[in-house]
Amino acid sequence: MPPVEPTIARVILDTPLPQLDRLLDYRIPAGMEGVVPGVRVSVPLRTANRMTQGFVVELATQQEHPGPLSDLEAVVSSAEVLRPEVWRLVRAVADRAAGSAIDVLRLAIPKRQVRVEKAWLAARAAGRAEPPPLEREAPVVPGYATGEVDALLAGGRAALEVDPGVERAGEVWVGRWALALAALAARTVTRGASAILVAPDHRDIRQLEAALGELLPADRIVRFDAGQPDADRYRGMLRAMGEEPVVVLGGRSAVYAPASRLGLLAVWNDGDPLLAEPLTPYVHARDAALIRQEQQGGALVFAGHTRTTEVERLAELGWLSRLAPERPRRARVVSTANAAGAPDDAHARIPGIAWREAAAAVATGPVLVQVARPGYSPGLRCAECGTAARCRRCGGPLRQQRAGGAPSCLWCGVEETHWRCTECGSSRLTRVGAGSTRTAEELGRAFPGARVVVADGERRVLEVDERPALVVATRGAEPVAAGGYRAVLLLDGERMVARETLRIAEDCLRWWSDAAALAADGAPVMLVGVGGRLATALSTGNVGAFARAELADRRALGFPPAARVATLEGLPDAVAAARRALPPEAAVLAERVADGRARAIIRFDYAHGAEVARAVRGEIVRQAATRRKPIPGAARPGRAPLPLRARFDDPEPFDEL
DNA sequence: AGCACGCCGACT
DNA sequence: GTCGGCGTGCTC
Repeated sequence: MPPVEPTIARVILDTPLPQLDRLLDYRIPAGMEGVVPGVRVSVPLRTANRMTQGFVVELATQQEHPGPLSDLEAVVSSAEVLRPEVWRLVRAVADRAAGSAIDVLRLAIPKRQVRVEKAWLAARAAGRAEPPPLEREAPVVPGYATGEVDALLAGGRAALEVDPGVERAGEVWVGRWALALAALAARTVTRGASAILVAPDHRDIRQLEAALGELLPADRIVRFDAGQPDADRYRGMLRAMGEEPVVVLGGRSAVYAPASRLGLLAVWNDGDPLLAEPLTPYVHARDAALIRQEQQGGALVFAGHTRTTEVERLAELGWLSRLAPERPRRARVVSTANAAGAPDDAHARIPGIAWREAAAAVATGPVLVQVARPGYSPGLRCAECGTAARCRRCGGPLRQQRAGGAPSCLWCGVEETHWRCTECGSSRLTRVGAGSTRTAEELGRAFPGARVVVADGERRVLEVDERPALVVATRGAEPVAAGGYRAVLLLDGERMVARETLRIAEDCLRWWSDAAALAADGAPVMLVGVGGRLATALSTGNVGAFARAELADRRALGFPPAARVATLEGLPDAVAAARRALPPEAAVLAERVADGRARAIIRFDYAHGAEVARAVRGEIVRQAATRRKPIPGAARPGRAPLPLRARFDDPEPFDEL
């Protein structure tokens, strides 16, 4: 019997409509060539003159749709850009968060770049698309027992602890963590499988790239990252699709990179908020990685100087094992007495012992001073009555960007030259706290002749050399110092801890530990003004104990990640309808209505996640299909929001209540 | 989103 | 009797 030619193509359409988030059957017209899974096609929708693009997901010999089918219009390009493993991942990620697969697919497949694609197709036709065979020894992963490493790479899952400290990788200095992850990835590739390394920001990616450059030829390293120009990003995706194994390196969207033989999927620093996807359906890179590893196999690694409560939860469940260096290094944390009272000049803010350590260290090399906020004075108050100064236009807090400068609004940026207190009418302002600029100025006065470097969101500094300097940096913006910092001073701990968010303790420990990891081996790390379990966690370096205690607290309160949460937002009766559709295991924690939109926070157990997502999704589709008239009389801004939107695992659902 | 289908009021 | 109002529902 001759094989039956598939005559049906099942297509996912590129449209924002939740109702169309499923495969539609199309006939493959006789004579149309190149209809294979993964290619971009254009198809008619409803009326023959309306065209939509989509991707062929699968071929079939029999239609599923009971009615008559339309013909495919055209194959847009012969590049099979939607790989089966990516489709499976995208579908599951969307389902988990009650979202559309196409929204996730946009992260996986960047905007088409015709020239890049043509060049790649030509190279492939000429047999030049693949790198030459790799002839390298599998590198060892420095610091770890090779037996444990190989057990992991054989398909294990691990919460990976890493040593603090920096080392040289070619021309650049990188964290030891980057060497460890790069070696894991290179070991995977030399054994014939691809690796994906996901890191929160370009500074981390740069370190990984430098570390990988020492272990693999450039044609085995592929950047795939939303921060790249569109053409480079598209080229990266095409390169990752090859047969030869490569390391794919990028930010949160790199978890969606094509890789048919995936040997390692590693996520660095999963507590960093940059790994939380800001686009619908808002799925965190950590969750996407968990889904992908479960579907595709290979090793899964979550690595960090600290451990998130999410990873701790998975470790306690036994889903992740714990892997640490054989002889772990620890930062040398010097305990300091609490900071003195009025934080008005550098001397008063820094306890004596920390001052002496820093003074001694700055004679020999760079010293890191971590502060909480950029600018000069991060807070301004009325000098008479103490009321916080706020912007007259938008109510945002005022702060002073530079010494002697006019106050400006943190939110809208408007300068406020004629401020008057709303409470007492005074026009005198007083400064509260010190930002990076003011701290740098004060330290410059205290250490005359010392070189002062400021690194914050505006003044980006990636690295500093070995010469003596005071490097004042806001958290997360710390440059890597050649040879490591001779001392690290964590100055604004008290201010950081004072913020009231669910994850503040975890976040603080991560900010401090990441900075402490930039110290030279044996150099003192001083945490000013903070004691208690956070200080203990930093000085013992026991990341597991802290995460365990933190998770226990969340369990007691029923907060994430002990349970899952989702926020439902939309027209009040749409939200109410969604609430009614929920399974009984989902509890409504809070609900609020403000100017015509309602918002509800629901909580449910992990075991019921799929069921809750299915119920919410059903309601979203129903509402999108039926409900479309805007509220009568209400202003109609250009784009009306969907009547019902859901956000699962919102990182900070309780902040805005 | 668009666009057709469909079931009630004033028109040549 | 019909033209067309836009509420309702579908798109392979």
